[in-house]
Amino acid sequence: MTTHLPHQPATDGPPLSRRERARAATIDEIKETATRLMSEQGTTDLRFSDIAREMGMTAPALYRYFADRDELLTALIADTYDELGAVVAAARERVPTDDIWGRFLAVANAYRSWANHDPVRFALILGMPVPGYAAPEDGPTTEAAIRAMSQLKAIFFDAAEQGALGAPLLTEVHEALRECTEVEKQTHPDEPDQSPEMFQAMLHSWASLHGFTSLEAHGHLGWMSQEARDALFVSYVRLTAITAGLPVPNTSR
Amino acid sequence: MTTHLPHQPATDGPPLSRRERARAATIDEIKETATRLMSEQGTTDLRFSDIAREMGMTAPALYRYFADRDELLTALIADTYDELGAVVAAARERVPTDDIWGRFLAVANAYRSWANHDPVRFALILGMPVPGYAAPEDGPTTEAAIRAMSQLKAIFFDAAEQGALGAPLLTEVHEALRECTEVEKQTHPDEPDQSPEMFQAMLHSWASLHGFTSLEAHGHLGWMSQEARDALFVSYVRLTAITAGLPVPNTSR
DNA sequence: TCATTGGCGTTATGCTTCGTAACACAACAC
DNA sequence: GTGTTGTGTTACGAAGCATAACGCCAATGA
Repeated sequence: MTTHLPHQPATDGPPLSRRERARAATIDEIKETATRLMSEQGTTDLRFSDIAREMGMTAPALYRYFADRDELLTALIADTYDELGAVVAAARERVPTDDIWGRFLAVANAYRSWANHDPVRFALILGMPVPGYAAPEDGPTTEAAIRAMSQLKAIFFDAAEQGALGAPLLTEVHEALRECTEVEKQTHPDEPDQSPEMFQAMLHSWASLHGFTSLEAHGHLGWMSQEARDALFVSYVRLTAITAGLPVPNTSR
Repeated sequence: MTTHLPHQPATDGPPLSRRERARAATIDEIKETATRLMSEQGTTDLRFSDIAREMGMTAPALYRYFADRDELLTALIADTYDELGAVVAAARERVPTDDIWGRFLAVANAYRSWANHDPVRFALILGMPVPGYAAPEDGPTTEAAIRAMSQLKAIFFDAAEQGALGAPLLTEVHEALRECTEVEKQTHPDEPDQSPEMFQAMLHSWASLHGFTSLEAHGHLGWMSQEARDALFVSYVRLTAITAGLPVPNTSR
């Protein structure tokens, strides 16, 4: 172990004893090692023995910290959602509030490049559940997913606040979608109201963005040149924004 | 074994001996069993022992037919691409040639429902490669993928032939994308020419369609009601078609 | 100071899988 | 009949998951 125990606990709450800090540090190290191995080996198929070996331990020791592989995966999935959310949020906040298109493009770029940089973890959270893994209902992963996706919502709220949100190119809004916004309003009473049109436009944006990103990250656009993919993505995001009613400048950035 | 050997070989070529027919039948049975197990168990993590047990054999016998797990997976992936392609093609051809929007919607619906019906196999071909699996370069899977995706191309050709293909909502086409169409022209000399605009619009459509489908099939839209998802999908496909320059009737179907 | 307790890590073990090797049997060729 | 090829079996070694049983160390209390 080259790292030291943290002198101050990172989170609030009751002060942690030395033992508890050591335990927390070990848990972090396990998760970091698992994440690194996953990215390096290009597979979500974690092996306890590999993690342990990498940490200079033996496999059974890990069971002191995670009951089984699923519990470790659940923790990793929640962390990964948080990381994606943080990366996207940072990209969004790096652009001035009044530059809606700039913020949308920044979020799109961040989503895309994060996925390309770490396709395995992208698949871990937004692809098919890992072989044999079943996510706990309403568990920490669900909450983390909601936090991450709210970054996209935030842009629409930004735009709406500034009156810059045009009508999306929708022909009609179905009753069932109106009901969804009602549910949203109840589960997130702190957020501003979202019109059904905006709700629909936001989901459209996410699905659209996710489609390109997912295909590219998993190598299904590998037959195109990098330049072609880049150009296609920018035009794709522009069209998505236009469709959603977000303000898009005429000149390409 | 309750099935009989096929009296006539399904494919053309030199007549097969009884032994060769038996071998082909066994290979088919292995692939069918593997596919079924994959769908039933909800995981791409195939076990030779399970397949063999299901077939009333022992695991080592399977190595007479497939060198290892990767070789079986490669075969399954190719077959799955073919099946998706066939399903989508059948849906497309069930709609009159002159009903471009109808054909587009049919293709979209077929893609979506196939993915929802068999999310594991959808992930197998269009999600992250299976843990530890590396697809052979330019192998049978690549060809099968191209065949499947050409169904979307066909709609644009249909529309172009009938002069029904409007200009997509593109602001500009990058040079790198023009080069892509040149490559396409050379690799598929039998197909009609495709303009860069059409090429870009087609990829846009695929990415868009894939995004919604992928999110839904992997359960990330599970918090919405079925009706809401259905309604969202239809409006989503409409917008995608409009964006791509395909003719869309005003009245919802 | 010293014994006790609880947490952490080890080795040992059982079960399952993959993939290979060695062997048995049936179909076919001559 | 005899040899060859194809196909299946059992036997085996290596590796992983997960549990059990045991040793070590630090924190605690008299």
